[in-house]
Amino acid sequence: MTSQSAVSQLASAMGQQPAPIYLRVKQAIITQIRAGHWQPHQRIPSESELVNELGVSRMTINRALRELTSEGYLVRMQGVGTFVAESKGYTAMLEVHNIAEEIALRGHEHTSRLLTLEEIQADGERLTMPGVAQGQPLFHSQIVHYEDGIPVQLEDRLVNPIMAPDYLKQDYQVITPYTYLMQVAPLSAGEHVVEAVMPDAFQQKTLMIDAREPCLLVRRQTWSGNHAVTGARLLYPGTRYKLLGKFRGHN
Amino acid sequence: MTSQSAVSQLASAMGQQPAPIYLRVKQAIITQIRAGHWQPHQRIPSESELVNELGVSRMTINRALRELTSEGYLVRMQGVGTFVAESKGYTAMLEVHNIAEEIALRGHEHTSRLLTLEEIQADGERLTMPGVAQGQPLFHSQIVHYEDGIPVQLEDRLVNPIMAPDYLKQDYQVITPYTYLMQVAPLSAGEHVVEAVMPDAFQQKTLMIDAREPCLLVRRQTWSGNHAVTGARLLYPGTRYKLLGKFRGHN
DNA sequence: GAGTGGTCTAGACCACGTG
DNA sequence: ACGTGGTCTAGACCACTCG
Repeated sequence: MTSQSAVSQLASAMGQQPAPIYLRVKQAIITQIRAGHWQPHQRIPSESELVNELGVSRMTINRALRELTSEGYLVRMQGVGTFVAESKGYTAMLEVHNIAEEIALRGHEHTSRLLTLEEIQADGERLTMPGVAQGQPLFHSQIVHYEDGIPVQLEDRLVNPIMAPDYLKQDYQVITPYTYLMQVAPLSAGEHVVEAVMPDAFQQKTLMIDAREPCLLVRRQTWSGNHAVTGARLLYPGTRYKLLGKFRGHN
Repeated sequence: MTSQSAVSQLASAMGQQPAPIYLRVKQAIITQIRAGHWQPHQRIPSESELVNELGVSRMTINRALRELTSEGYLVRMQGVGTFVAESKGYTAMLEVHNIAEEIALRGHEHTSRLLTLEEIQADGERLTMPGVAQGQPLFHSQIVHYEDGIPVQLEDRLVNPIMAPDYLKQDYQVITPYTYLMQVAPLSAGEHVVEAVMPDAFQQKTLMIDAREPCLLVRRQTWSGNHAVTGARLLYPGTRYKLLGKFRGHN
């Protein structure tokens, strides 16, 4: 049987003593997968088989398999069996942080200047938000964020008045819109899009850049429960701001 | 005692029957945290206290606490106790995919054109890679990727010959450098930077864009084990390509 | 009905941090 | 010495899938 030889390799792959058993089981299974002895979609031995082959209690085997499942190595189906997951390769991720936090983390000073804070009407085009009908009120703010006095972000934001009725009454020298909105309407989900654009005349002036400097534009829409809370257009000068990310492989 | 009242609230928060016990325990604890009854850095009842208060076996309590820890809600210290983690807010992530896969997922046709495939010498400046000394050989490739015949990415790549000695012998009409490199040197870690730049004359010509169109530049460095494998500069026309991402809150 | 994973228990031993 | 979390076991019952 293929599973017989595979399991005997499994047992030998569990050599080292100092680690907890469930971890050695996990490592042994990962070894089989990495070595190609167990292929994606292939069924691996059942819990009770592993109990017999490895001489370990079922709860311990179960923990190892459960953790490997949540880590994406395995797929389990009750009544059917445990299978090697499709190789995910890797997922390269970029984190997009709150600007004030990010500047603080770099040990720099964050300041901001409020350009606009007003109530407007949704026009169904650029000034709109999911769930807010045309002609309904919206809040609008424009803020420039500075890092050690240098402008690094122009934040243009629309807010759903139903979700944050006191948005216009806040002092945005003290609290950032992001922080305030997170308090009154905790984020449940969001989407964003990153693109490269050229700044218009107003943007050039506020960010103190010239007409030839490309910018990163992050458009972000966030939700609390089933309600759209806010949509933001965050514009960064290309020469002063970059998005960083690290990633790791899975298999 | 504060923990006494907190625990009695805990027990009442565990109402519903149909869910497994460890899940109800998890939900009850999350409820306490969200409601603010248990604050960040505050110690929560010990496993044995929870066993007594909730009338559940310790293994079940342990599983609930262990999972909440791996999900970022709690921090545990052996010999000390279990504490509510600092609120993470959320982490907004952008996924950066393999271009060929991404185009295929959209149901479009991916083609590519090889511009350059050569051996060069590391010069310690732009042509360099961690772990490869100046004057050592490097492989260099330039490929344009097309989506339904329209150029969407210019891939400029340096490869460590030690990690992929046969890189120059591959047919990049058949396999993408990304896919080939993942096969011979499975990725273990990577970093990337996204910025907005203006294209130079060569880039304008190959991507068929005009001089005023800003581009997204993704610079990516990947490692396999402790060895740098490849560094890539991926240039996307700003009008034809955007990075998308979704995110969800944690707490 | 036989085999699978999903869960739960009671009790045990250990390593660790604190007083 | 004590309480904490970390782990492990043997055995149990259940829900599910499949032939």
